[in-house]
Amino acid sequence: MIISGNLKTYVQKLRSSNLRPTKQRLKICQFLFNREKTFHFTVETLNKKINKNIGTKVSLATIYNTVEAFTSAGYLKEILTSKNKSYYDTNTKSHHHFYDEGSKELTDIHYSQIKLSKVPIPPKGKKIKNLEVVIRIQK
Amino acid sequence: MIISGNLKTYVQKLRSSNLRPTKQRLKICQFLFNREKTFHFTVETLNKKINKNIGTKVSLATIYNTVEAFTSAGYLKEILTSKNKSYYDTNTKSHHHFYDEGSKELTDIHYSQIKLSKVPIPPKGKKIKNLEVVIRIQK
DNA sequence: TATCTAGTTTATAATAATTCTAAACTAGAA
DNA sequence: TTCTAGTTTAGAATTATTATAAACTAGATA
Ligand SMILES: [Mn+2]
Ligand SMILES: [Mn+2]
Ligand SMILES: [Zn+2]
Ligand SMILES: [Zn+2]
Repeated sequence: MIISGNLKTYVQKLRSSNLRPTKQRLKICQFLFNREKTFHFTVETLNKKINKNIGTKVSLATIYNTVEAFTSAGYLKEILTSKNKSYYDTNTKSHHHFYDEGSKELTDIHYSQIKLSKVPIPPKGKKIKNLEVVIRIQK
Repeated sequence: MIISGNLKTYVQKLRSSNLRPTKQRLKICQFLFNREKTFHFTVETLNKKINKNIGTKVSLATIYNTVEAFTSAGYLKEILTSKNKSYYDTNTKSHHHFYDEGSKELTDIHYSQIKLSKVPIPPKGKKIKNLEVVIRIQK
């Protein structure tokens, strides 16, 4: 398999996620991180695209495991949209989304584009884990 | 089965949801709407509570169907929390929520308790369907 | 470089929530 | 009372995801 000049950064991402660099994982890294722009995906679409082109075959289980490991290591972010399918984002900065209920696609909203000027205090003993907004849109 | 004095309102809710008033559906109505305060539930908890006490047995399929019909008729609201389970709310007014990731419970936040002073314009041809915020909290 | 082993991959099974099916039942119009 | 479209139900099917366990491999060590 041909791995771009970013090999080192992939190995570093994998090692810091407690994963050995294998050819399956490097292929996933290349697909996820060898790009100009961040993007959103589901495991289903990732699996199809990873295994469409030639080269190393990657099982669905490995895709699930790697995505999960990258998510807990902070290299991917999980976005809650519909109840039936997990969406992930290679943009790990805090930001908001439009979710189009027709096309089922996510679009980034820069963090500064939504201003919450009033937010309630959480119940005592609890703290806010995350305050990212998903705005549902439709035709 | 004993149905409270709200029978007429249940029949009206059912009829306007294009459902005939059956004893199963009236039992569900009574459990959902014969209360002082609104509340949040999942199909799993609803099924357990409906079928715990004596009286008409209601199948899981009927519970799913009735909850779905009430949701599209606007008598229940679906709240998106986790990706694995649907949550519903008998409070159908527009409002926000805390979602406790530990206890997996929802708490209402009155609509006026969150102020969005800046909201982006949706992509052309699309409109905002709903802008209710779920704030994830934890210990 | 050969050996060894903990970590990895994979096909497949299991699980969990939800939806579908089709046969038996029933509300309510006639 | 009869009739039929709508309803209920048990169980099967579906879908996303997680678990299992046997075959493989990275990479540390001899
Ligand atoms: Mn579902
Ligand atoms: Mn799931
Ligand atoms: Zn994003
Ligand atoms: Zn609520």
